[in-house]
Amino acid sequence: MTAFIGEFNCKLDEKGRLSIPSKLRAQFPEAVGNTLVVNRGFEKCLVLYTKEDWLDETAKLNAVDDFMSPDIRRFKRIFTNGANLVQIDGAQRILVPKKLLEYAELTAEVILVANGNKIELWDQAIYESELNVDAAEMSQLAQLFHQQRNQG
Amino acid sequence: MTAFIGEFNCKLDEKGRLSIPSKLRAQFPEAVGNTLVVNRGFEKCLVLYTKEDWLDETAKLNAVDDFMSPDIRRFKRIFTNGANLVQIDGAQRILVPKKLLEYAELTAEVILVANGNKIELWDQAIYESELNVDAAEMSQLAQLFHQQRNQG
DNA sequence: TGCAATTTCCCACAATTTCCCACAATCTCC
DNA sequence: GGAGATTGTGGGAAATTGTGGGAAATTGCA
Repeated sequence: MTAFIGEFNCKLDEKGRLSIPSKLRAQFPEAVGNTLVVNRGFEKCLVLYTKEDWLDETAKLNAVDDFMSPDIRRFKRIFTNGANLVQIDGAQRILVPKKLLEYAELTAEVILVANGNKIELWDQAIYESELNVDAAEMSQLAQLFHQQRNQG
Repeated sequence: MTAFIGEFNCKLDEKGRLSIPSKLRAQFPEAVGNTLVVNRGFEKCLVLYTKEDWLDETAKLNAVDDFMSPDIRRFKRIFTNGANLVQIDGAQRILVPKKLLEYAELTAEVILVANGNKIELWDQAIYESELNVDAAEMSQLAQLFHQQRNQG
């Protein structure tokens, strides 16, 4: 599994092309080649994976049997159906499908946030509000995290 | 885990380069190589880790599954959001990303404070006001610390 | 089949980053 | 205290990166 690190400001041009910062590009293992996968995130953002990591993710999902329940089938469908293959072009850019741009409300200023094997794409303004927490809320979140970690 | 000790005065040049004092550099284990991670601190400062220590920190976070809840995802994001890789150059300097410089209001005079596996970077003026405590306040803080440690 | 619109590929310029070198200041050892 | 070595600081130049736009190719529609 790849482990990406970094937060980057990027620009989306009018053609919907997003250039990958060289600092991030350098973190891709050679084997990745030029093919990535973009998908909708749970929040109003997009998620970028290497093709290999994406296949791992879907393999984990598919380990859960479809027979189990309609909800399982529905979740798997919804989670998977936004995924798109994208190619990195000669100028280190990817062309993000319009549908996904609209979903995450990406316009010009985009933030790439790498964490583990995922790279999230956020509209700058939305990202800032997501991260803007006051102390009270923060300690509540910490408590929640603490609980959920311990109950597994 | 690395254990750094010391407080150092450093200068930031106009290009955003911060030179690491040799006394501190000498404390890095050989294996660290030239790659470090900088991130925003909770207070108005930055935090520097070895890459290894940073990956340990995030591994703890990522032990909790993203599917669990939006709050979990948010909490993890808030923790890891500003992380960036930095390289130590031939003159023992790191280039701190502009975004982070602005966040911590670092200008010219910077204080490095090593503590455990973290090295905090503070603007000198801000650091001094942070440390400016009288005896009464200090003993009150100690009391608070004692209470909170014991209740977990 | 032809036209229009979109997509893909390619090139070029501007801005930033990285690398390198040199000098000044400090420290250490004799 | 002095000389040499090491460390800190600054800046210039080359290489790289990011950004934009144009032209060719492909697709879709009439």
